[in-house]
Amino acid sequence: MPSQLKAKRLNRLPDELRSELLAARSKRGWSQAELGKRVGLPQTHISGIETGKIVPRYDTLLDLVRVLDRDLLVVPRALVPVVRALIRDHQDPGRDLEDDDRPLYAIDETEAPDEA
Amino acid sequence: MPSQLKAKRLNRLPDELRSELLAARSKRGWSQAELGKRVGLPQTHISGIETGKIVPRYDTLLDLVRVLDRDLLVVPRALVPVVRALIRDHQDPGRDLEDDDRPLYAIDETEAPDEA
DNA sequence: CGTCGTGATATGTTAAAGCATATAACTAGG
DNA sequence: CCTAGTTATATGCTTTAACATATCACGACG
Repeated sequence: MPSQLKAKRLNRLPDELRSELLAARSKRGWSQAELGKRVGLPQTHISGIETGKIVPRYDTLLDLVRVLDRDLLVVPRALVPVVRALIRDHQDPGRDLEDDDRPLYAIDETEAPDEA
Repeated sequence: MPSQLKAKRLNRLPDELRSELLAARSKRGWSQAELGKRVGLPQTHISGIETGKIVPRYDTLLDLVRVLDRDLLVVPRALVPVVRALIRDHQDPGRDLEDDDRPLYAIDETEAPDEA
């Protein structure tokens, strides 16, 4: 085996993506069945995707992230770090701020404001 | 038919995405066969994807955009406009800037710097 | 005109997503 | 203990992405 050649295609969704899907779902208190109903997939399929046993099609994943108030964007490699930083900061604002600098809005929500 | 209910799942890639793939490929002078070889797909498959006859799996699309120096990111809905603007500006810097505000780097490239 | 490079189409096969259904494992709550 | 809700697994079927191969249409170029 040429060892380094190939290695291509994933066999599972990136862990990061899977756990984000799971987190977003449970944050709104949805069961797999509920999420499935909203997106038109059986519960067993959601389970398969979340546990990494299924790599969904692009359109399927798009439906999923959209129901969870997200989108799937093609980003130029050069911008990836910037966008990632943006997202990090958006999801956890005031990470390196003083306590009294924390935004006042909805910190008691089950889900973040953009998730409501 | 309930008319408005459902309407879900796409049957083709969004035109925007397809044309971006095509543009990125031809900008580097790659034939469908060349792109296919780099990502491990036959030319006919690339054709099918580009013409919207095939909706690829997530992992397949990821391979494609990565070979084209892009990435596929899950973005919170609230950030989508910002990210889109970032991308627009990155691909066409100095669009609504004064001439002397234009960045100095590589504006004469056939492709943007990140494409080289 | 023929040839070559490119892209689109067609046929057939294999693997896997998508779908339905049933059920086991586990976790509360009664 | 029993029940209900949730998640994971298993079986079987349908659809389709993925792969291989051949071919046609088109344009450029000699």
